[in-house]
Formats: sequence, structure tokens, C-alpha cells
Amino acid sequence: MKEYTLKPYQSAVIRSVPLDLEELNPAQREAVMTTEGPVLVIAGAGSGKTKTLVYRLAHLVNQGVSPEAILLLTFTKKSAQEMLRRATQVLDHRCEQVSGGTFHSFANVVLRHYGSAIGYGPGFTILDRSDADELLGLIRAEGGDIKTDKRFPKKSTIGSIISMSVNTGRSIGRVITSDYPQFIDYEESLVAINAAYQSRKSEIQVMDYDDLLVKLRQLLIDHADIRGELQATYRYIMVDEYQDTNSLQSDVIKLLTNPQKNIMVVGDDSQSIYSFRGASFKNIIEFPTFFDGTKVIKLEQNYRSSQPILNLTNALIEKAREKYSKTLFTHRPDGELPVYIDAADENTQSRFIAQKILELRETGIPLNEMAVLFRSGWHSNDLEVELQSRNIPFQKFGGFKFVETAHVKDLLSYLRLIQNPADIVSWSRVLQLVDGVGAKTIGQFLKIVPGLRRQATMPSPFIGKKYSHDLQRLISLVLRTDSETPSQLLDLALTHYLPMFRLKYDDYSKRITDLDSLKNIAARYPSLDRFLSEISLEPPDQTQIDATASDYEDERITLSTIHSAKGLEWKAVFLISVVDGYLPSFQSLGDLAQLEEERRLLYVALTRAKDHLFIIKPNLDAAAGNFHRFPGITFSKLSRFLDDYQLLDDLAEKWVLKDEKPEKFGIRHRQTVSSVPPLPRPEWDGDDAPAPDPHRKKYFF
DNA sequence: TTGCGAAGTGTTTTT
DNA sequence: CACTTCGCAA
Repeated sequence: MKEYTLKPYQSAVIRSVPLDLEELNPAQREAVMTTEGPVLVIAGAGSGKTKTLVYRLAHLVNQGVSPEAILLLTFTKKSAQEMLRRATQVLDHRCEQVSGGTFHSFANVVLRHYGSAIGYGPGFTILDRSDADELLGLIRAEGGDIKTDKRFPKKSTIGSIISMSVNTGRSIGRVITSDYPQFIDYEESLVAINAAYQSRKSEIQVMDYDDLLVKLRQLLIDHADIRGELQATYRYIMVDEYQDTNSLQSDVIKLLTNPQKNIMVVGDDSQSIYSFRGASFKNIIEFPTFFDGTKVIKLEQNYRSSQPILNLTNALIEKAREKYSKTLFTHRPDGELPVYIDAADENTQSRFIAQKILELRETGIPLNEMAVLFRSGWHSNDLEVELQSRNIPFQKFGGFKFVETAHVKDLLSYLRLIQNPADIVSWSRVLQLVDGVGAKTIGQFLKIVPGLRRQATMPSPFIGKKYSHDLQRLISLVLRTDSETPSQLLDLALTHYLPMFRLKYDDYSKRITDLDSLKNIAARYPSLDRFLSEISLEPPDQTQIDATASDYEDERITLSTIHSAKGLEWKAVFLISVVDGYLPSFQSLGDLAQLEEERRLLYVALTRAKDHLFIIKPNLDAAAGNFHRFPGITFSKLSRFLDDYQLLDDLAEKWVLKDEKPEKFGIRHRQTVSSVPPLPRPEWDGDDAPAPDPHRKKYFF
């Protein structure tokens, strides 16, 4: 059976060269050679961080450390795979045996093995964010009266509050006071819901994403024997992207580290962009305090970008309020200036990019070496249409996940119930599909779920109803006792689901391909537990889904959210922004720390580029048109935002070549800005009065 | 149980 | 404004 998870490729050629550390610069070499004791590597963008980790991995193995004794924790599965692959090239196939993955997938593996110590069997179900919200909804409904209050937070907000509390280690009350003051009256109810939520999850054997880390930490704290076992197993630990860990993750690291403290963490505080899930680059700063005798190594030589691009990114990050100071330098002095383009509207932007892509390709840059980056998934919609119409192949990362689409979730729910019949979230999902069953019946049924036994007969309250037959079919599908492979089970579930599926979706012919893809993926897994947990934790991206239809060409341009582009690099990078591409969200305007994160996000985007960088100028007028919808946004916040984003204009004066106009690239007509709503007058309260500033006028009056 | 109209609510980003 | 969620009535 082909291994889908951790080791996607067998390296075709295994070179058996002795490890050549001459390829590293002195700082990198020091990081590689320092194998004992705690090490903190501050690695600037493009400073060969991955290379350093790869060589250290290879070096350890080369020195005779058993590969299984090395634990490599990364942020995405992809980067773990990539490192193991490269280490294999540098050394040999032994490197493939290194244990690597994300925090969550590592936790998943450990918990499936040792979970019984904290009351979880190996077949627990993983709830994604929307599943977790569903469960909260069920719990809230049980609570009765509170839900009738109109201003009570909706389930997804409750989910955010709880998750925020867990990830930052603050109490529910503290989170509400600081981040959700509007719900301050409901603190008591929310605390109660949280308590019910936490205990219910363990009763029905489910874990949300946060639980994977929480339960792992609990396991390590409560069970010294297991902790000792794991510490003995993983004698060397390496953590990538340490600036993106939260306190939960750093606790886990501390608990896993053995008495010899052979731990290396690598990160760049300037690239910390995950505070929304509780990450804090303070972890990096505090690392030496926790681990006495930490050796701090800075990697400052940039191997990625040309000097003009570096000048821009250095100037940008220079303005950051808090940072580990480091100055990136390069030995690639020449290069093209970054280009700052003013496009009239979204479609002009798309056509410009498409045109420029083709031009760059003419100069010998393959599509694989180009990427278009943006802030959130839908920002590339218009561009995708444009690329499609010109037959430019692309692959997209980030944004929508096909496992999150309704029909895929439906189908997976059957499998989840086969795995874990106590999972009331999946029960309520599949019951919803039965004709004649609604909320009431579901509620009744969920009550008897804990008493359901394998091979159960039809429970009495549900006999003789018009849905009884369908319900019986569902029960016998789900409470099966035979052990089939994931793909056999999926076939059974699909047969059961298909009639309802057709009824539910008009566009079912389009969606059915997703279900087929799911079958293909399931076929790669020997066990149901494995299949379900991986599909929840590491859902395949769109590229892998339609891989069947796309062997025509290897060459594709990458479209990606900035968050998913982390750690990657391309010769040419486009940063979209006529709409919103790198503008901060409206909510973040209220918070200086968040604004700082926006700067770091922009920094991450720009530092992906090696040779060519095209930045589309944000259309502030268009963005400003939306402000009136956000009552919390006051004028001072607004102007702070605008001042801050004036930054790029300032930098543009200094560093950026601006004379390249979209019209030059065969764009027919500048479209008028009819789609942009008239500029609203911002409303401000007394002491928030606007200072008369010429810059601001330009945007508002 | 479902379907419809009213009300509210507010965009990221990922495991 | 657009989308989701909720409550109520048939």
C-alpha cells in the first residue's frame, strides 16, 4: 500500500556522498554542529533555515544517531516531507525514518497510542472547527432558555472564545473582558457551556484541534512514565517556525525535552503571523530564559532575494516595533527593482498579471518559479478566471478545503460513525439527511446514542414512523461489526448516501467528482483511524484532488494565500491587492499589535521573491468605501491604518520603480471605477475628531 | 417538519 | 449589503 502521509516520494537517486559541510556558511555550520544542549536559531527570511535544518538532520544521522530518535516538528506536513526528502538527498535513505510532522499530527499519533491513560480509546474522532461549533450548538440547545436571548453569542463565536481561551491560557472570563466585551453579561453561561463542552467531548470520544495539544500536554504532565518513555525515544528535537507556536505548543516542547535538553528551535520573529490562533513570537524571545545555557545563533545572510528586493523588505521590517534585530545582507548586489503597479480595478490587475506571467515565461522563467500571493482565498477568483481563459495552468493553495464542503462532510460522517458510534455530531449530521427526520427527532435520538450497541435493534420510540425503514438502514450501516478497509466502507456509505445526495443537491454531477476523489484517497489507507485522522488534520489540497485530470503538463503557476506560502520561494512573485490583498481586516484596526502583525504578513509576502517582485498597489479608496459598515471603526483608527499603509508609498518613492503602467501590457481600456461606492464620510465622536491632514483628505473627501 | 420572513452580524489566515 | 441564523406559523 502506498504511503500517503509522511513520505510521499521514494527518492529516485540516493547519493551516498560524505556530508559536505563546506556548503554552509559559518553560522549555519555552527547550528549544524551544535548537536547537544538547547539552541535557538534566529533565521532571517531566506537565510537558509531549511538547508540548515536539513543538514543538521543529516549530520545527526551521519553521526550514528538513530533516525527514529529525532523528532522534527514543523508547521505543515509539506515542509516536513520536503526536509526529509532533502536530507535523504544530502545523506541517504536513513533520513526518511526521522519522525516528522505537525504538532497536531504528532499529538494525534501519541494520543491514539497512549490515550487510554487519559480516558480516550484509539478510535476517537477529530472535530474540525465547524464540527466543534455544531457540538457547541447541541450543548447550547440543551441549556434551553439562554438561546432565546437575541444577543447571546452564536455558536461559532462561542467556539472562538473557548479556543482563544485554551490557546492563550487565559480564563474564559479574561478572554471575554478583553476581546469580547459585548458578551460580558453572559460570562456565567459561557463558562457553563464550556464546562459542558469539555466534559461531553471526552464522554463521546471526540477531540477538537485544540484538544489534541491540550490532551497531549495533560498526558505528559500526569503520566511521568509516558513522559519518560517519549523523552527517551526522542533524544533530539527540532522545531521549525518556532515564532508561530503558542503557549500550548511550547509547553508540549518543554515537556518532551529530555534532561540533556537536546532541543533546537528555529524561527524568525519578523515572520510571526499566527497570533489569531494564539501564537506569540514572545515564545522565541523567552526560550533562552526557560532553557538555561541556550546558544543563540543568528543567520543573517540572505541567499534568496536580490539586493533591491532586500532593500525594500529590510526597510519595511525596520519599522516594526519589536523585533530581534538582525540585518539581512546578500552577495547578489544587482537585480531588478521591485515594481509597484497601480491597477484601476480587479480585472485590470488580473489581466496585467496574466500578461506579465507570459512575458516572464518568454524570458525563460518556468511557471513553477512564479507565484501570485494574496491574503485570503477568494482574492484570486477573478485572476483564476483570467488564467483559465488564457490557458495558463495554475495550482492553488490555501482557501477552501474540499473536505469542508457539505457533501464530503456528509459522506465522511458515515465513516466517522462506523469508527465511533458515540459521535453525536456525526449522528446529527446524517440523521438530518433522513427524510422525515428533523431537529426534534434528532434530539430524541441523540439521547439514546450512548446506549446504542453494535448490532442494536431499532429503539422503540422510532418504530412505526414513516422514516423507520430509512433509519434502520442507517443504523445497520453504521453499527457494523465486520472490519472492512476504508475504501470498502466508503463504497458502502456511498451507496447509502447517493439517493439522498441527489435529492439534496441540484448540481450533484459537479459534486460527485469530489466523492470519487475521496474514494481514491481512501484507497491509500489501510485503516479507518488513519484515514479519518489524516483527512481531518492534513486535508489534501485542491491540486491533489484533481491530479487525475492534470498530467498534461508539469508546469503550473502557484496561487497561494500568504499564510500558506510561508517558507516557500519563487523567482517571480506577484502580490495582489486591488481589492484587499494585503490590507488589514477591519477588526484589526483597533489593535496596534494586530497592525504590527499585518506588517509582518506583508513582510512574509515580499520576502518570498528571489528576482522579480510585482506589488499591486492597494486601492485604498475602494477599501475605504467599506468602512462605514463597521461601526466600531473610529476615525483615529482609520487614519492610523492609512498612515501605516502610506508606508508602501513612501518606500515606493525610494526603492521602487513605478513607471511600469498596466496599459503598457496590451490592456485595452482602463475600466472606470463604477464598482466603487461613493466615499462615505466617516463618523467620529467628540475627542476622536480628525486632524486636518492633507494625506487623509485624499482618501476621504 | 419545513419553509419563510425577520433579524443580526460582520469576512481573513490554519491545525 | 449580503449572508447566515433564528423564530414562528402553517
